[in-house]
Amino acid sequence: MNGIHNPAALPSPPDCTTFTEALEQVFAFAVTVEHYMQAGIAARGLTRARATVIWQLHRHGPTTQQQLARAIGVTARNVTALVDGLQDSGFVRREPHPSDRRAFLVHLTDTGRQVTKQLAADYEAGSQDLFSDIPVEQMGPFLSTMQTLTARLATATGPQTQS
Amino acid sequence: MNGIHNPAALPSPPDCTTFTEALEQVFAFAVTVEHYMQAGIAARGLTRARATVIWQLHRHGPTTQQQLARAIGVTARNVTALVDGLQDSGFVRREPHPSDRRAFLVHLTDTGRQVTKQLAADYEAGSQDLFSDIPVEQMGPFLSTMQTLTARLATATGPQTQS
DNA sequence: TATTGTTATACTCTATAACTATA
DNA sequence: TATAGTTATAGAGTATAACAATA
Repeated sequence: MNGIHNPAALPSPPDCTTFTEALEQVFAFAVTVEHYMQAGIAARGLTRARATVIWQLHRHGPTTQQQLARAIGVTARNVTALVDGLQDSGFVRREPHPSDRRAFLVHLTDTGRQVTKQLAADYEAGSQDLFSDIPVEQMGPFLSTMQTLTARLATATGPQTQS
Repeated sequence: MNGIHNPAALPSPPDCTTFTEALEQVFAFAVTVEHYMQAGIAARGLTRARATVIWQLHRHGPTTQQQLARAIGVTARNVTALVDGLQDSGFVRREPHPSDRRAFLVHLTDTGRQVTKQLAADYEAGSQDLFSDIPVEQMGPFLSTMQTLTARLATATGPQTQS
């Protein structure tokens, strides 16, 4: 088993009234979503940190390790380790930077690209199962509120590294 | 810095239409919420895993390590380590089980109880800031939809350990 | 024989600090 | 002098497996 973050270990959702109860429900939701993300990632032979790297490469193309570190929000040292791991698994390769001989460009391999596509397909299928029978009149306001809360929480937590 | 789980490293939220985009927004929300949880926990000198242990003890009272392991969803070996850490920090203590000489009961110390209360107070204050100016007509449906999604995701991910 | 908790070992993710090669 | 990436070291969380003491 991987991950202590057990929704059942969080307060259970009564018939919500107070702000605190609402926040507890939000926490339980977040933990459950994380489990879901994690399960998909693990099913494709990735860890969360490595999946973040691969996803970043998928979105932005070949990237130096420094750029990866800044985008992902970890130290350069950790990027070395993550790229090492992904290289051993055959998902990425380092190539010399064309103009800066100190740096590498990290590329997705064909295998890496495949895994990215599979993950995306997994989640697309999952999103169908999740949302397809929820009425649009319900989804719109839900997503809108969620975005508001996302923005507020991000502000409250403090600025995150930008991609 | 602690945590690669950077919302900015996830796809940005356009004006939602597709299910996939909705799921991406849900992911971004979950990651942001996790950051928020984590920040509060770290501010009180705890890690996430240890906070889960403390919260469990707070809710259910003195507990054997086996019970903790099952409730939290980690192996007994890890509970040993977590309780060791919490004991070193003075948040919990082991006491002999009254009727089973193999087992310990893990208790919150006064310090542990204090930290639990502080965390709860932190999040209660946070929930005010988050929700207080969101109209009830909006909150009700939001929480309701969120609960539906939580249940579905939990089912899709597979059963979790029960507390 | 089964359960509780431990020691032993290993892997991943995280961090700082010091170092090399290059800019 | 500053930057890109590495090695060195350390701590936390996770896992399996083997073992002691007790049920």
